[in-house]
Amino acid sequence: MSKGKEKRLFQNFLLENRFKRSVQRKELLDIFLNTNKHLTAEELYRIAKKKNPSIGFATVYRTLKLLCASGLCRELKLDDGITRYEHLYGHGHHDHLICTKCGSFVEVFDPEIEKLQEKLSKVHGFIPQKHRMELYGICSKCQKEEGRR
Amino acid sequence: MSKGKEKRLFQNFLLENRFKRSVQRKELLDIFLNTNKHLTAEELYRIAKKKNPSIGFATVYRTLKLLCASGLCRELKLDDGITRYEHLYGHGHHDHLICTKCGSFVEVFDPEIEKLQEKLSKVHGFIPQKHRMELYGICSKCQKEEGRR
DNA sequence: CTCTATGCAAAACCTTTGCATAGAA
DNA sequence: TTCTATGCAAAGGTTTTGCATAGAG
Repeated sequence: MSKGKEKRLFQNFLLENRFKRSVQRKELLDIFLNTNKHLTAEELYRIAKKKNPSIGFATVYRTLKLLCASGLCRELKLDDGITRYEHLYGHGHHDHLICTKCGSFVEVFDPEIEKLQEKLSKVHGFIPQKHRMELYGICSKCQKEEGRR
Repeated sequence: MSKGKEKRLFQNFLLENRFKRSVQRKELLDIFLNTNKHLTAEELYRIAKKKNPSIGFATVYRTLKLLCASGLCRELKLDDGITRYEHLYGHGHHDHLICTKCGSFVEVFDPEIEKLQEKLSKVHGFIPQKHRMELYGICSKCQKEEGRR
């Protein structure tokens, strides 16, 4: 559990914006903080439903928006078209390495690439704001399983 | 016009796969080849509708799938969730620089970044397959307009 | 009390599919 | 003739919205 800082951050976010606390928001935050970093809305909904069968899909989406607004969470849209929500707080910017076999994620960061990305933007006259980079490949676990067949 | 090579490629693709030619496919291919490189399905539909008001959305989507299968076209899913279709034939791999004000695209390619991306994958035990990189920023045109206000 | 949050169902999107008919080979 | 392609409408999948009611402050 723990995750005290994140919980406090969300509390403050709610207070500062005249939002109210609720059981659902608390439960969803707990699940979000204690689950893998790349949940879909549907996964979050299913987990929440086990604890609290009356929860609605709309609440999940609305709460995810709040989590993003508070800075705890970021939307991640991958090529499969399904939106995932990843932890943001305490993480710096990072990119993703994604296994095309098993779907596992690795967060990566390469300062050299970052520098070159910025340079590339400027060369084309852009003021860089943000970027996304996803590297797709086969992870070592899946490579071994491949070999076994 | 011209674009003879692309048209022939698509012809051959249809023949080789026992698909048939049709007026709609011809019209859609023409529009696709002669329009900006990052059409949405809706944009293509609207343009096609002007020439041929009876055309259906389903035909547009089905034809776009064929264009992708033939190698002329690639699906591009950006953060806004709308799928765009870009020209692929005769282009090598490239990434995108996207203006967050006006939405304009620039295609970019940086061999140094490519090399580092490959290295980064391998360091994490991945066999690299493909990647996507989008750099978001403000293009020079929008910077000037910003200044004018 | 007042105003926000919730759950439900309906709507909004974008994309795909089923089906009868038109059209290519 | 035999298949495939088309257009329409309906259905899918994901996310958002309207509304009456429940609940927080």
